[in-house]
Amino acid sequence: MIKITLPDGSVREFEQGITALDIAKSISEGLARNVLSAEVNGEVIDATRSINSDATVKLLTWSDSEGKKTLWHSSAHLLAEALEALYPGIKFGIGPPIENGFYYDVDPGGRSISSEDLPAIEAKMKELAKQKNPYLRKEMAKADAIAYFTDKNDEYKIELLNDLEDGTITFYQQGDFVDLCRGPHIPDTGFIKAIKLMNVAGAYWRGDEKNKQLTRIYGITFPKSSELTEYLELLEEAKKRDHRKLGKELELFMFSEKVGQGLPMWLPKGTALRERLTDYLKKAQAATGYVQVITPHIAHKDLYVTSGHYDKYGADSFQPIRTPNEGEEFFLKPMNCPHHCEIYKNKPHSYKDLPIRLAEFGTVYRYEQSGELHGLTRVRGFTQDDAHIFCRPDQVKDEFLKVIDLVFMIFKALDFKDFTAQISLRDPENKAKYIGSDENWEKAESAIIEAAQERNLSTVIELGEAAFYGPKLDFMVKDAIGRRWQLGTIQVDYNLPERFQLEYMGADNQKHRPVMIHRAPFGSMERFVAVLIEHCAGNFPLWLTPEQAVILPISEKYNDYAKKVLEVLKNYDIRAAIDDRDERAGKKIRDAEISKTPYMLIVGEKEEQSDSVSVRKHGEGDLGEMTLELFAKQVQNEVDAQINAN
RNA sequence: GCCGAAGUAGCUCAGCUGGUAGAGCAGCUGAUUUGUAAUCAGCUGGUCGGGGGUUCGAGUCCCUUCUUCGGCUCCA
Repeated sequence: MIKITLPDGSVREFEQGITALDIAKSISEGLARNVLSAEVNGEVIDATRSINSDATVKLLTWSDSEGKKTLWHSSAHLLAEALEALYPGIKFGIGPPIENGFYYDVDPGGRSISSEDLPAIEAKMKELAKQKNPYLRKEMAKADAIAYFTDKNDEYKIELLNDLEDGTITFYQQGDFVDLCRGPHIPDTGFIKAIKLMNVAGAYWRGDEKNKQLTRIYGITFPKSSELTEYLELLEEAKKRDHRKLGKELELFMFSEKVGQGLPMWLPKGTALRERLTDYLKKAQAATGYVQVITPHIAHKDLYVTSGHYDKYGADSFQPIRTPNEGEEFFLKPMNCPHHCEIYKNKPHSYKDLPIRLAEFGTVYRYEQSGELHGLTRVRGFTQDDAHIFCRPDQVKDEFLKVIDLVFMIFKALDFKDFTAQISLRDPENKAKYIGSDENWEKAESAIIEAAQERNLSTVIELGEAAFYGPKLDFMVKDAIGRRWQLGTIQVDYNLPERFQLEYMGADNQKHRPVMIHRAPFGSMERFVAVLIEHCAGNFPLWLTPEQAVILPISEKYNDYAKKVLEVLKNYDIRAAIDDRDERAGKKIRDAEISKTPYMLIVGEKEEQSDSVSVRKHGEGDLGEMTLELFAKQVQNEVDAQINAN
């Protein structure tokens, strides 16, 4: 008999060789039907593998992320089985579980697999799933494994095998399909109840663009068909919120082939929104010791030779602009920091001056690969809400605290309630690849961690993710439908102060090198607005929305009163417009609802007589009649509450 | 940049196997003077992304180029 410790701390005795599935059965049949895999002494294994000694066992189901992974990984095998049945001789790369589902990279030989083929493959998978074929684990010597795939002519699997250490290789078989695999897998294919193949795409073998491009088939599966329905609904919702679609519908921004790809143009409404964000941040920054600067859009090549960016990115940049007579080279600026370093150098600094915080809404241009461009989130010209803080090493923590506070304030005003920070530190195994002294790194890394702790920021620490020039903290927000986005960033930089020979005079009358901190709470205005649009589905917070109210006169007769209402609202700093088209109220209301205007003010005879408006709120409906003054005050209160949401 | 898909009116889309373009909305004009998600009628609007080719004839077939979309690779 062996002792099995369960997560609740209870210990039960079982026969040696028991499986996790048996343990589940001993608890309840229902549980047994839901067990996908098991964590035994910290290792995730098949629920059908025997356990031969005392162990701590956690049964993994759909509610565990490891359980999901098991189902999806097994689903990838099921996909492969279906493909092999439909496309004999097809070769397989890898087929892992991913964040939402799984994929399999395949080489269909001379054939091609397109999205039109997916329904047939899906049907085959469903057919195979119904057979409830068990996933059987087999062990094989490496040489035999290579022989097996040589026989099958699958060079990809052979390559994978060659990279494995000698010894025993594990295989899994379900139905007629055998795959090289570490596992674990679900007990049988019958656990896969709902299947959806999403799309096909090209993917390089082993992620290397020099390698052959394979066909990647994405899919997702669920243990309950209702979950698939929910998932597809979420995708629909995401589609509705797509900032590219809403940006067009709400007339926020546009692209033009003539202007160039990846170069957004902000329409009047989008500009109004963006400027409001900019003003908000400028005010907040002015209050926390930043000074604004403005630098040109191009700079001499020498600036980037000094900064080191020329060597690193010169070839991948927009090509230089040359002066006609001298032939000097100028680059469109890809970042603002080198300019700001020059501003810092404009005069000598005392330790007493520090920190110096130079802020600029700087528009930068980067040559992104054409296939990379995506709406406002990935563009070739964008404006960073940039600032560079030049400070002493002992001031890093305090500066981080201040930036974190600033970011908190912004997130609250924009209704981002769920956010975390990722702190990227250097790889302790490979300190040589980073610039800057050990002492400074340690100081900065602990300063960042302490600052995050002091502000109760939930953080994930990633070792080895730091840039070569310094550690950083990135903010990740979760939007209204649960997607994660990376927005603001705070980065320590030891490189540029060195390269630009930045200095300050210390209390010891010696020259010292300042630390530079790059920070951008929004990241870029473009990306931020894109995320904001998707977060609020185009229903912007009242303080930010381009038009807060629209006045809808019932008929032409009340246009004059509508104008009076507009004047009063203006005096209250409320952004409004009149819809004086020759249309019925129903039509005007419909259009205002579609344009997501927060308040509709219907004015007719009774309103005119009592200096009032009938208020309808977007998405909610009729709020009834109220005096104009009362409405204006309510709007003001709502705006104040949003901006000062603390 | 690479693989795959797509590009028809301002927007959303139809146009079977080639026979010289169509709807709804928007816009304009007129009628209507309207009370909480579409008043009616008429009209305008497209060198079918660009260029080349095949053909008696191309939105439709072929080549090329640009852009967009889904991925891959990349992201100072």
